[in-house]
Amino acid sequence: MGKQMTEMLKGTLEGIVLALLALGPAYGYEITARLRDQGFADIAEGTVYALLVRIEQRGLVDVEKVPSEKGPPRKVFTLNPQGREALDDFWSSWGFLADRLAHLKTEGGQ
Amino acid sequence: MGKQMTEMLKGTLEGIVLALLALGPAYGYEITARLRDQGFADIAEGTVYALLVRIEQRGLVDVEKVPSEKGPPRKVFTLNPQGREALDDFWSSWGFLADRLAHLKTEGGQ
DNA sequence: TACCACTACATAGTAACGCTGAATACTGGA
DNA sequence: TCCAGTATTCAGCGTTACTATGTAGTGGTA
Repeated sequence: MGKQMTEMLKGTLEGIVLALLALGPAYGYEITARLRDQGFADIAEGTVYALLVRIEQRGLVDVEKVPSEKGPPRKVFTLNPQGREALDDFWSSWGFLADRLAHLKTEGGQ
Repeated sequence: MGKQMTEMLKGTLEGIVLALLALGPAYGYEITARLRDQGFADIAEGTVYALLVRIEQRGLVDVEKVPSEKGPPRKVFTLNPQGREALDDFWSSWGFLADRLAHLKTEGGQ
């Protein structure tokens, strides 16, 4: 992924993961896979795990350890009410930014 | 501005400034003022000047010192061809991200 | 047994960026 | 003389994503 996208993901990636979790509980490995499906091909696993640690520490998700048949136990993350609130805040900020940029794009020719 | 917006601006603010410069040459103080008009009320002046230094060092803008009647000389920045290319790249990355998020937003209920 | 692929999580160190807070410099008006 | 407005610069900080690596568990296969 380009350096540009790397910088643009800062702050946004957390919102993306929260949005994915809003669709249903998931564990880290699964989330990285879903991100790849979503087109974020080159997001490093380490990045996702670090992000999950952060949102867990901020109390945005509930965590449950679930045994797996295919490897080490999974840490399943579920968005809780606080997480939903954080997601709402994210969409609000994103909406503002997207709106401003849409303006700028038409205003500024191409 | 919230911490959330601060993080989200990373990488994006540069694109915003490039887009503003695409509308015509401008100097730092003027750009911060335009940003405020655009709704980015709390962007620190220091942030804008640091950003301008960066894009100058990367050769995205041409710089000219112009005397001012109201204070120290202005550094007027003009987007050059390389800058326009960077702006195109930005819009491309932004387009991808905005598209993905629009998907996620509808997909994910609210 | 030994090895490998896949699954699954974790972490230390680094780079980049925006913010805070302050300093500097020039003009004009109270 | 002091202050407000204009205009730029910089050191130090916190946050985030990336790189690179390590650790574990399971199943298949030679």
